[in-house]
Amino acid sequence: MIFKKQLAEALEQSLARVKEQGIMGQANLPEVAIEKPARPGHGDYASSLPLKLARLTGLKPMDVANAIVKNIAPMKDIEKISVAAPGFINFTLSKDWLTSEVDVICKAGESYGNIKLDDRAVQIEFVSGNPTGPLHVGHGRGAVLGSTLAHVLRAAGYKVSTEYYINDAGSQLEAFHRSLFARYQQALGKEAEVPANGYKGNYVLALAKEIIGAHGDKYLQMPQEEGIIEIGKLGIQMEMDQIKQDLKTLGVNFDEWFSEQSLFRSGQFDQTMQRLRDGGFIAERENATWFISSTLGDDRDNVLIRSDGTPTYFASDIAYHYNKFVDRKFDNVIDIWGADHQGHVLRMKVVMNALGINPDKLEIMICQLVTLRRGKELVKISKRSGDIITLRELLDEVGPDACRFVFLSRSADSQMDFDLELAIKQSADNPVYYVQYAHARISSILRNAEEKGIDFSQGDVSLLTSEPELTLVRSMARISEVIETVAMSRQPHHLPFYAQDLATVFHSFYKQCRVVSDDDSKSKARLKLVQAARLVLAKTLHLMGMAAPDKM
RNA sequence: GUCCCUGUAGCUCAGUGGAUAGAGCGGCUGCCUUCUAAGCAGCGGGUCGUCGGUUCGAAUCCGACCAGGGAUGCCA
Repeated sequence: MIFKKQLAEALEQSLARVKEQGIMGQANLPEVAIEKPARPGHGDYASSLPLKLARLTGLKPMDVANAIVKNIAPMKDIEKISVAAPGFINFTLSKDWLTSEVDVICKAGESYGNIKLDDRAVQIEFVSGNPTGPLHVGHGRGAVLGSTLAHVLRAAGYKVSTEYYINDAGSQLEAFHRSLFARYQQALGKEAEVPANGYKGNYVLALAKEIIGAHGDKYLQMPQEEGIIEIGKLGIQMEMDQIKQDLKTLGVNFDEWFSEQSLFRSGQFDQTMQRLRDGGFIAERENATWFISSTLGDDRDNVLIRSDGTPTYFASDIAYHYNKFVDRKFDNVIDIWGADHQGHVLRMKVVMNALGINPDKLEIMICQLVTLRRGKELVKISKRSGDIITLRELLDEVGPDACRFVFLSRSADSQMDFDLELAIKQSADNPVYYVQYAHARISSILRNAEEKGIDFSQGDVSLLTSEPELTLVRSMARISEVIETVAMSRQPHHLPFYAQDLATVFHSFYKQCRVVSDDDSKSKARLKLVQAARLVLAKTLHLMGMAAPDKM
């Protein structure tokens, strides 16, 4: 159920009748927007159409509003249509519709609120952290954002595929191999140094020790170059396993793990480069191969093949996106990147054009960086410098649910200050528990009813007439609009705000209304109501990738 | 220098053309004989970065400026 469209149509029809009566000139119809009033007294929906029309016609807004309302056809589920100064039309949902929605929710279960916004195939690629080290908190933010968006887009009807791009090719790998080998030598008491451009973090040493524990000095027994490659492969594998484990702990699953190397093995990389060459977008100069993006709106050209013959990250990303759109035929691709990848956005858009792919189909969400603090102390998150706070540590300290909720509560394009000290200290008062507690409370009520052997399947929802009861239904009914908003704007942060609102409304209801009481028929009606609330709460939590606990 | 993001309550943040600008945390008052007090009810708290413009109406749109962060690699 989405009333907005119906209400907009009703307003348009009414307006047409008003015009026929000659009350108003031939003013062109502004877009009829249906809004949610801020205050409960103003009903469930509102339109400022009269205010907009007043400007075009020169009539008084209140006169326009009254004329429109007088000509509006009665609607079954709308109880009241009223005019309010300075020129709003307010709609109030009927109590019958609200209460009957309780039965609808109970019947629909967790599919309640799903909509058919779009059924296209969309891929969401996120995290895609290099397998040269553990994921850090910034990856965690992207992971939570991406997985939540995937849940919501599915609920909105899209065919969603989630993907992790494994950068298992390229120059960073080489640097990691050599760093690991050097640490391995050191741990075995040999003189060795981590390369200048290498990974100096302690985790590399820890990894080397772990390898020694399992394989001893095996990699020193082979020719050095072979040893570097072999231990490198193993190290990457172990890091990748750790990454998958961390993501699993965070509640993040991927449909596909896509290997960068596979682009080279399959010949797709060469094909894509050839296509750019055929299009005349390539130049050879200074011993390197360039993509001539400056002629396509970028402010400079970009290197595809370095003078040493190795491809750049940009080049394989082009092939990767060619694969997404042309081979796998996704209608839409959403990439979620950290703000440090911002310089990559424009050239990817430009290259889509060069490949004959509509750049609008590639949506790039940049999520701003996470600054970590412990109290006043800033924590650096650079992978190569050494000291990092990993996603794993964050999960150990804060827990996956609180972690997800905090990440989700900020819009992607605002930087966030994550104070570990505060997150841990406040964990008991965290809004995440407030929401989950509402779910646990309902579960407790339902257990109570079960112990008393109450069968409320025939409960009469029309008995739900008090304000706390109806307010709860109103909030539940809003979930489809929340799903629509998140799906269209691609901004999952609306979800935790909705979850909190729903929980607040429930807790308030709980305080005011005894569910299981001496009044049999009222008990049954209210049991239906709280069961519906539990379903919507659980759905909201699950969309956010969080647990809906029965006990706390 | 150029480009992107941000600036709203003591703190962390929602709200991006409409009605009296909201939430959480922190502070202060009350509330557990009844299904979970991880809760409820209330109080206090604001030059919406600054200045100008557009509009019947601006935190929201436009311009300039100030402040913080990021990008500007033959790194990814």
